[in-house]
Formats: sequence, C-alpha cells, structure tokens
Amino acid sequence: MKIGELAALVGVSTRTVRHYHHLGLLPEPERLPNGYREYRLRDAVLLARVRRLAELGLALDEIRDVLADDQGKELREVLLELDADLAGQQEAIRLRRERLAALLAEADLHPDSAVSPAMASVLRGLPSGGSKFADFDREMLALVDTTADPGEREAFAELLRPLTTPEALARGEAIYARIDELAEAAPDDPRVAELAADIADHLPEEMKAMMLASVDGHPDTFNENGRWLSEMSLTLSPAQAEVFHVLMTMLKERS
Amino acid sequence: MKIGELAALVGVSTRTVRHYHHLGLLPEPERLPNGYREYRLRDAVLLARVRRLAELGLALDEIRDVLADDQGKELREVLLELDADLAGQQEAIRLRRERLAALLAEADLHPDSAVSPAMASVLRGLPSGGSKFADFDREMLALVDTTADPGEREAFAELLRPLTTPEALARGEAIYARIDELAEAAPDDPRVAELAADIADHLPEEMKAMMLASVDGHPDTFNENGRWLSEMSLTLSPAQAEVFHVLMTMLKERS
DNA sequence: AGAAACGTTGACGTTGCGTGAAGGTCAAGG
DNA sequence: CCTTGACCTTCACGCAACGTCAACGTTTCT
Repeated sequence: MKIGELAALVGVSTRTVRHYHHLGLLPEPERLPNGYREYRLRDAVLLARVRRLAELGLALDEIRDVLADDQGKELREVLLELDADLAGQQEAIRLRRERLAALLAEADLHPDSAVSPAMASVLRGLPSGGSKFADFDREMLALVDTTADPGEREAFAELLRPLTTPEALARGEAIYARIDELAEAAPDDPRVAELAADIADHLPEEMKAMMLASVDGHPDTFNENGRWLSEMSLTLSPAQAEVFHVLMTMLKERS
Repeated sequence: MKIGELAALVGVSTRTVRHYHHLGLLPEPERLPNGYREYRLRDAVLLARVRRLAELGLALDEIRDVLADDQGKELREVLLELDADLAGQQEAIRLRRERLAALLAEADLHPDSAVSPAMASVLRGLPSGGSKFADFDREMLALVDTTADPGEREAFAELLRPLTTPEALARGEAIYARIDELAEAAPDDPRVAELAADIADHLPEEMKAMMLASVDGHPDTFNENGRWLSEMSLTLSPAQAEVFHVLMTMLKERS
C-alpha cells in the first residue's frame, strides 16, 4: 500500500510516517518504479507499535532505543522511568492548580492591586510621600511580597504590622528623613553609624531575626561584602547603602 | 543594577530577561553609556510578576495580554481557562498512567512478544507455515491486536477462539489452501464465489457480526467499493481480494 | 597587563510534527 | 489530448521558551 493508505489505516498523517522514517523509527520500505514507498502489513504493525508507545508519552528517540534493543529488559526500565516522570508531572500540576486557586481567591477579594491584600494593608500604614527613601522601601516590600510564596506572604506582612502603629509611623518618618539627608554624604560620615544604631534599637525583635535569616537563606541578594543589593540598584547613594551594611553587621554581632 | 544582578535577584537567567524584553513582556530600561541595561527595583517587581504567572503555566503572550489589559477582568478569565486546561491535563496523565500500568503488567507476564498474550495464544492455534495466505492472515490479526485498545484486545482474541479447535483448524487449512490456489486466477473465476460462500457458512455468527461492525465503524479501512484494504497491500492477488469483496457482500445481504 | 567574568547582539538547536513550496505521477472525465 | 484533482516526492520554515555558542566590547580582579 502507499503512504497515505498506511497513514489512514493507523490513524496518523503521512508527514508523521515520513518523519518516523527520517528518525529511523520505521524502516524505509521498498520503492515502486515511480519512487513511491510501497508498504506491507508488517509496516503497519510496526507503525502501530510506535504510535502506542508515543501516545504513552515516550519521546521518539526513546522509542527508537527501545525498539532497537529488541524488546526485553530495556522496555521495562524506560516505562518505569516514564511512569515516575508522569507521577512527578501530576504532582506539579496539582501544585499549580492549588496556587492558581489561591491566586483566584485573592483576585476576587482585591481585583486591582499588584500586591497581596495583607501587604497592601501594611503599606497603607507606612510612611509615604515626600521621602525618596520611603518610595524605595515600599518598592522593596512590594518586590518581596511579589516573589514570596502565597503562604509566606501573609506571615511576612504580619511581621511588618508593628511598624504601622502611629508611634512607629512617626519614628519611621524621622528615620526616612535622616536617610534622605545622607544622599550626598560620604560613606564614612559619622551620621551613618549613628543612624544604623538608632534603627537597630527600634526594630522589633522578629524583624531583626527575619532580616538575618534572609541573609543566610538567600546569599544571592547580598554581595560578598554583605552589602545590600539596593546599592546595585543605583537608587541609593553609597552612604545610604553603608547604613544598611553597618546595620546588618550590628545585627549579626548582637545575635 | 545590571542584567545579571536582576536575573539572580528574581531567579532567572539573563537570557530569559532579554527574551522577555524581546517579547515585550518587560519594558527595555535605560542604557548606561556603555550600552548596558540599567534596571531599577520596579523592573524586578515587574519581572517577578511575570515569573509568577509563567510558573503557573500561562503562555508568555497570554501574560503580555493580561499585563496590557491592566489588571481587572481579563486576568480572571485567563486563569479560569488555564485551570480548566490543567484539569484536562491531569485527566490525560491519569489515563496514560493507567495504560502504562496495564502495559507493564502485560510485559511482566509476556516479556518477549509483540502481541498481547491472548492473541498469542490464539495465533498458536491457527494454521501456519506453508500457506502464503496464512502468513497474511496472522499479520492482519497482529495488526488489529496492536492497534486495539487494551480492553478490546482480549475480547477480540476470544472471538477468534472458536477457530482454534482441531476441527476448525483443519477447515481453516483447507480454506487457506483454496485461497492460495487463486493467486493467479482472474477475479471472475467461479471458484471465488464458491469459496466465499463456504467461508460464510463456516464462520461463527459473532465473527460475522464483528466483521460487519468493523466495516461500519472504520470506513477508512475499506475503499468506496467495499474492497478489503488487503487489495491495497499488494500481498493479495485481485481474485483473492475479490473473495473478500464477495464475502462481505454476502454477509451484508444476510444480516 | 592579562585573565576572568561580565555585557552586547545575532543566530541556531531543541520536540514533534503542521504546513506550505515546487514539482512529478496517476486515474478519470470532457 | 488535455485538464483537473488527488496523490506522491524532497526541502525547509514555523511553533514555545528559552539554552547555547559565536564574536566582540567592558569591567574587574589579580
């Protein structure tokens, strides 16, 4: 029979059959005088076997290996491996659907915000407007919120909650102002260490612990000198970045 | 920050970042005098949002559409659609694993055969050797066995079981011999109709029903004239193919 | 100063075919 | 005889989401 007939018989396209020839999955049959491929029933059986394996999800070159190894042990190995792979995929899809459901629920409650509702509520209680550094800080928090797992996000926002009390807000505004003042200062300005110490004194304990943990957990976000990545973002001046360097060093020493 | 820093911060490759620029998922930032891209924290936030959607399985151009539509209704639609798609995938994988398990169990019992155990057992009881047509018939049965669903295969083999009794075997050998004799005959040879009638008389009822059903169910395997695909396979002579044409016509008339 | 490690753009490789393009072959019908 | 339409042939691009050179300039460390 000709290629179209073979293809219709097994239920694939002629392109697929030729593709399998090209990959060596199916032997090239004899040719008729006009150059057409001339298939026998054996070829249909072979092609059907290839299709069965392919529909199970085996890659075509795996199928070639299996068929070349002339049925026996190799097939079992590959099938078991494939099954494990599929099990993994099932898990991955389950996880994705879970996250998707969470994201959908969240979108229902809060359809127009880029951050989680919890973080949005915290941001409303933090200083804003006027201070350049306040804007920077809000962006940082938004970034962490966006990259965190859905489960982590709420806990993280709650950690920041103490900073939203009226007194903390006032202190926060003062500190932001002092950071802004350092925009043009040199890294060894005496106000740097002073400010770092004041911040360290007023941070809730849980936040200090979290900041230290994040340094250990994600070394990528800090360079070798322990300098905060914000230094890289060109948003902060060297003196401002130095405040955080000193602050982190203090926290490490006290812990 | 520079592209490598941004990439490390969000946890992707620099190639990915540039790819997103190319697709318009992430705006191109300002350039430094040396041509390097200069990123701000906003870009990290944006990139992280893109990644979250991508990890959920959204296609990149869908993400672009969603982000362009400036969060609102569109997002929900796409997410719901995606969820439905994932549910479908879960089902598909579950099915594949089921078939795989069946195939593995089968391979355990019968590790070196190309056909199912049931069909192998039937083939052992059918005529073989000597007759060209016997070989052809065995190949046809193997083909059907290979292409059928695992559930169908056993039932199909059982349908053939009556042909494996010693008496049926003897009749079968005689019939094969008479078909072989027609190799050089003309399609209107009187032996054709005679042989078809004999076959029709001796076939079990269930097999006749099945043959008729397969004609209805898979019209592709027959051409417009109702001629058996074997005519196409070049294995049979015109007279031999005619036997089956007449046989099928008889079966249709009697039903 | 030279090497290592970045950055730039450009382009090909991957998977499993779909889908032409450009042309040859074959059976049927006017 | 010529056309039409349905086959066949090989060649080769297209898809998704990047990975991976290539060829070259820049920055940074030693």
